Amino acid sequence: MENADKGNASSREGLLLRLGLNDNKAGMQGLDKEKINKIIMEASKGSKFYENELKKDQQVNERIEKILKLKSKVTDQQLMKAQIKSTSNYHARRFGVRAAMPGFIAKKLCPHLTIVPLNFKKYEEVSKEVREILAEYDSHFMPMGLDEAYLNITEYLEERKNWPEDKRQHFIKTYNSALNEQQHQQSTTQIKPVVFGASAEEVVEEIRFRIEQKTRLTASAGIAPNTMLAKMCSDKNKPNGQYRIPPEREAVMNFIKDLAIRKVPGIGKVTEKMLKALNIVTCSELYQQRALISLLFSETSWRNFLEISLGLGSTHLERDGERKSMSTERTFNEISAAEQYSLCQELCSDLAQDLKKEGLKARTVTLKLKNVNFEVKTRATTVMSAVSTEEEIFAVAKDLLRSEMEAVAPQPLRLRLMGIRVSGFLNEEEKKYQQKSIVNFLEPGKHISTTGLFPRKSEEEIFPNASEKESFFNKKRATRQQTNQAASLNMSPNKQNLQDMKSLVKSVEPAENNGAHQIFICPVCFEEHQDSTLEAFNRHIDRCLSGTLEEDITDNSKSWENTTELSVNMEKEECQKDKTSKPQIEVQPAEIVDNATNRSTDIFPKLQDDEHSRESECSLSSNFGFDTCAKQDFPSNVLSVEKEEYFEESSSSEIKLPCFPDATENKVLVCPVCNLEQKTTDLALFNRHVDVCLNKGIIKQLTEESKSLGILDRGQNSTNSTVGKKRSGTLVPQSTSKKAKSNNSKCTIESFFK
DNA sequence: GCGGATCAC
DNA sequence: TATGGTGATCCGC
Repeated sequence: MENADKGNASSREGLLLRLGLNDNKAGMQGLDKEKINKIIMEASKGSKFYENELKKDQQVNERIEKILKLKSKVTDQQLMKAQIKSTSNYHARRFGVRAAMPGFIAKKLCPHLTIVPLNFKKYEEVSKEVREILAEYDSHFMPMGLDEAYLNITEYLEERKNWPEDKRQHFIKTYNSALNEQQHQQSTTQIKPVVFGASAEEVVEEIRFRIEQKTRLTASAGIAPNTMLAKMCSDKNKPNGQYRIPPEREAVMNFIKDLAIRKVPGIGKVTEKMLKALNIVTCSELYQQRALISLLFSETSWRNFLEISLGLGSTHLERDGERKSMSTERTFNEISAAEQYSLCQELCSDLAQDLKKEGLKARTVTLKLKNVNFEVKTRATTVMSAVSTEEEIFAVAKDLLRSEMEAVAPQPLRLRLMGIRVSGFLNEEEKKYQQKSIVNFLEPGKHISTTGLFPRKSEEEIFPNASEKESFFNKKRATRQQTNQAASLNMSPNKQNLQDMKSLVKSVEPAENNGAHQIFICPVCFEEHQDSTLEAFNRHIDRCLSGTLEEDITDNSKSWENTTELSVNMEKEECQKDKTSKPQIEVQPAEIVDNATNRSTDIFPKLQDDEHSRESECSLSSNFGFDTCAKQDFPSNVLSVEKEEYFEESSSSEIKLPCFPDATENKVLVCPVCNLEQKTTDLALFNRHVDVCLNKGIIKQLTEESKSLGILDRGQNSTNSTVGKKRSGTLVPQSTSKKAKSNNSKCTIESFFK
């Protein structure tokens, strides 16, 4: 009974923390918190949001339990060793040197670096003026979000020391409420001079003064020896004030001492709660418990905690780091599957525009879904050929979405949010020399070496090994060159038809779970078959495969006899990663390993050792090499084949090719197998065609078998391993998610052709 | 690389 | 009344 009450009380407390009501919030002191909490609890009880918050809170509680369990197992000896390590290492490196090198502290820890975060509202409205002012003090100032900026005015201060008074003089424009904005701007009569000194404090006063004069918005600021402290300082005298921590150890520690850890940037409600469970609320408590912390948290975490407790932070403003990701997401009321697809496309379109603005190409596409219960899920695919256009992104995203739909089928996906994120951007070098796009390669009449940047080269020059190790694609490329002219004369498709086809395919896809009106598209000739029976459609494919395509296209309305049901179960290839052959990311720095053991000798870590372990940390974070396994999430089997061969060739000949943006736009694709121009620009459809071309023989064989054996059982896997190997995985459009793949190992030809 | 989670703004 | 969007990072796998 009592326990249950306690449980309720603590879960309630946790939730209130989640909902953002805690003692830290400014302005809450005078209010009856208990009353407000009660109202909020009552109001949100039972809502999906509330339920989800409870769930999340429960997860945090479980994490805490784990940590406490760990804590209970920590021995005194371990703690002692950790204490020595976490103290001596840091003090040796950060402070112990002080005696030997008096200048160290001032130089390394507390230089005359002044960082000023400014907090104002409606920053975007006045960003230009503001920005202009800030640039005068630090041309490299760093904007953080829309309403904050960090400045390093150290250099400026030096310069300003020698300034004459008139250079430090500004004028107060007294605001006359009788005048409107324009009159006020023009008014020059009501001005008083003010002179600001040369100290950091006075300079910051001046900045705030000028900002207020120009925008009539107040700003708060902090002056401190590093970014973390400066940020916390600026919170001290909000909304219109400033606070300074002098660049001295004592001053810093004094400020830090009783500071609640929640005030520290980077410590959020979850971290706060976890540390609170360890009886750590203030920064000095954090320092006191540093030994325990080092045993319970990860290397990066405890080092971070330790630096916080010592008031250490970044002392330089990093130049605008390169963007790592770009995303867009939308919240909405529940929508249908078809609407989800079109929303997905819309998001891709928005994203493509943003990517274009920054000239970026990304290799990873992530779909984010939040269901009506507020549960968030992300699904990602990384492709070899970077994406940037709406079509390219959508091609990946829609497969991810489809996988998720199929995972819950026949239930619909009940969503309240969808988002698309792209990441893994190509750097300039990669963009410049990006692998030539498959689309360009497949265009009729285009030579692989076509480029404006390099002189034209012959096939031999570019692929010196081609003759001795002639690849399939090289051969095909060569024959295509020869037959191209003739073929294009007869086979050139009508552009309008192309567009029609494309839009038709799009409109069909969202409705695929709805069996009412099915449109089959032949993967060989791309002819659409509306409302035709599966049997009739199968017959059509049979004919296409046996080469009687042209007649069929001219008369696809005639009824066929001798129906043959073709039901191929395609097993996706399980692209098993050999985990043992991968570099061990779990490798711990030597320092930690030392710490975890109970070695009783040599408990004093050497500074040198520590530095070494730091180095090894850095090397651990480097990326792994190219995964040579043709992944099933590669959007097309054709692409993967091209990729492998192309890499081989390009690396052996050291020829690098530029990228061709927007390659999918208005291009005619030529199948490298049958050498015929295809009626589609949709890569997915085109790839299917190539698949079918490549597997004609096998499919034929299967068809024959099914004829002789009777109809293949839909639910059974084909035992013909040839079909499932290597390329079949990508035949199935939803083969994107690693997790989904094993569950979705079967696919009928019916769904495949839809 | 992927997916979940946390955090800041 | 109903509970946002964007970007970064970390951890465990």
